[in-house]
Amino acid sequence: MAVSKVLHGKGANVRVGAETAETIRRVARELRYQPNRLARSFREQKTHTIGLVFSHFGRIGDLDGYFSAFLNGVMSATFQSEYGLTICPNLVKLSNKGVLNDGRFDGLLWCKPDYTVQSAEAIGKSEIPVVMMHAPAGEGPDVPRFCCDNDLGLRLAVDHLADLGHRRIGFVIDAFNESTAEGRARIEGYRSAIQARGLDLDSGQILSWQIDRPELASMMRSEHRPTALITFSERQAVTILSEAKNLGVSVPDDLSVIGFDSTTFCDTVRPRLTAISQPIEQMAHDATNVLISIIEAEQSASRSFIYPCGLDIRESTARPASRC
Amino acid sequence: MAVSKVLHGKGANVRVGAETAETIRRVARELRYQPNRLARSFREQKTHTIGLVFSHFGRIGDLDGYFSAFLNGVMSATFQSEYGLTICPNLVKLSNKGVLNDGRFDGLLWCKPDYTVQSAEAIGKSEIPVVMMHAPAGEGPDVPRFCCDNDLGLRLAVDHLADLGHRRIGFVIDAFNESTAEGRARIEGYRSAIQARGLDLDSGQILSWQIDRPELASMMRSEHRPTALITFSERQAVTILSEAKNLGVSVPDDLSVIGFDSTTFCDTVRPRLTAISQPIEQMAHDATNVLISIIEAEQSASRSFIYPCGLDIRESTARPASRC
DNA sequence: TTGAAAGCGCTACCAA
DNA sequence: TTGGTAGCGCTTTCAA
Repeated sequence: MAVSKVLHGKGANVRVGAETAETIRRVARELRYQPNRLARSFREQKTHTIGLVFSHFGRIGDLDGYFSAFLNGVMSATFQSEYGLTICPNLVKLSNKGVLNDGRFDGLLWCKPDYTVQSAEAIGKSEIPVVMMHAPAGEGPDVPRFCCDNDLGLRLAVDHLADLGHRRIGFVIDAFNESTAEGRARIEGYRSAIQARGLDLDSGQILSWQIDRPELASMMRSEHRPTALITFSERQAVTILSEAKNLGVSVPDDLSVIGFDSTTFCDTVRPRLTAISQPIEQMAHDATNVLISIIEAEQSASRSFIYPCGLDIRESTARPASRC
Repeated sequence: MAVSKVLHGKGANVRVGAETAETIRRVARELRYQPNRLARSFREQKTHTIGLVFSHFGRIGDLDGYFSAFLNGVMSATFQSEYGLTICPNLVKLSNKGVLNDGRFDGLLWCKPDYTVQSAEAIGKSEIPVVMMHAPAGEGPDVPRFCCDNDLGLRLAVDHLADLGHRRIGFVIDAFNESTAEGRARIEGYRSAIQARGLDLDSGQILSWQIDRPELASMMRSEHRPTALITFSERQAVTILSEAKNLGVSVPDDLSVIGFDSTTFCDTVRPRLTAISQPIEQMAHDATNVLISIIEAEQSASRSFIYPCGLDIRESTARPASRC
């Protein structure tokens, strides 16, 4: 029966007579024989499956189109290469214990924006290849990383607002993202863009904002309130939009708003949301392909892939009201 | 070393001394021992992973929010139960050969709307549990099936249009979906709704429509052209909207349009799209939970789960122009 | 060209 | 309470 496998799988130096081969094929068909991929994976220590480590577990996002675009990119790559894609919660737990590989995956696409000291170490010394998304160059594990050009994105946004005449531009980020690498990169990008335009950094304060408890009211009452806000995410921008409506603050007349990630969702809100764009699908596609090529080459690689941002101007930005 | 496993996994009737146990734990920590889940799965013939069989492989959809909602539902269930979710292309190939189980999955969520004779047979006699989405009661394999109430959805749409004064209402479906079970169910629902309102079925003809080659122009030129169209999907509705714009046909003044699936995307198009809704996320969540409970109970079950449709009236429907 | 055996890491079972 | 052994289905290697 060893011969059977040779025939069905790939035989190395094993040769089989034509007649025997035919018999084997026939019997296999009659028995509706189906090779067990789990056993094969076990034996070969190769599962042809990529693990997706994501933080939005149980919820990939209602409001924004981020995850759709992301998955489109990943899947177009995995399916071409005939790799399976597994979305799995346990890996996060594992990584917090300092271990990543549990045998199920040939490689990992790490999309969790926050990583602890333990998980960073686990990623760095992982036996299976890991590629990180949303990881700016610099700090963090020494693996291939994909990120948009946050500096460029923030500069485009600040320039757009400054060109419109805004002087006091705030940046909004929630407490969670403030602690992520990309969060810090965006804050830094915001700071340098503001300074490059000779704007006052103090008046455009950075708000640490709990999504469920927006402080727009108190901010709008303050003397030197910002006339424009740039947010870390689409979702925050939308929270601001609806909160502004509650408070009777008119967007964009009283307040301009720019979001981050420019998906179709930006067209569903009123006013339509001006937003910084990044090529999410392309990034996900490329990252997956890089991961797969590392797996197949069985060699490591480490590089930062930076993608340009754009600015999609819609309806939520305008000249500041004259009284401001 | 057999004892080691007993400690780390779950021991049945095996007892271990406290001292030995402590030693084992310590050594395991020192060696950074990580149980191999692949081996465990192989041994136990249980992977704690669900396979997702989907047709939109390589592309989960740009325009519609269907897949996002669907995955939200599936993932909220899998993550609660600590199941992995694998999106895998090979299963479709397998099913066409009449086999489904290749050892990797404990159960299958079948979301492919079209199934061949072979795959239907494979689903029916599968050794692992299968739950089907978008499968109306009636024909097809004898497994639990989840579907919206297409009759109700079409009735709501037809009633809405008839109430507005429309007499000639067409139903649009593409060649592919026409051959799916749900496609036929919607056509049937459309037919009975039209007849229930005493409308002429012949004038409201069913268009078999290639998405890439819309025939709206010739349809609009015909004598008894429909004043309203109901489409099988969101996507088709949007194609019609843009085609109508090209032709100078005004929606909703010259033509009312109703889509199927009412996601946020309906708000992004102009005019905003009136659409039949179904609780996609809830259905996906429930279907996944049913699948998991069958897996864990290790018993089969077969039932049809029907979910009500709604109608979200937006801007693409209005009274027919008086000249019609 | 064919057959036989070993072993991937794990768990279950039976003996001591 | 412990240790030993068998075997999940597959591939690889070596012997006939």
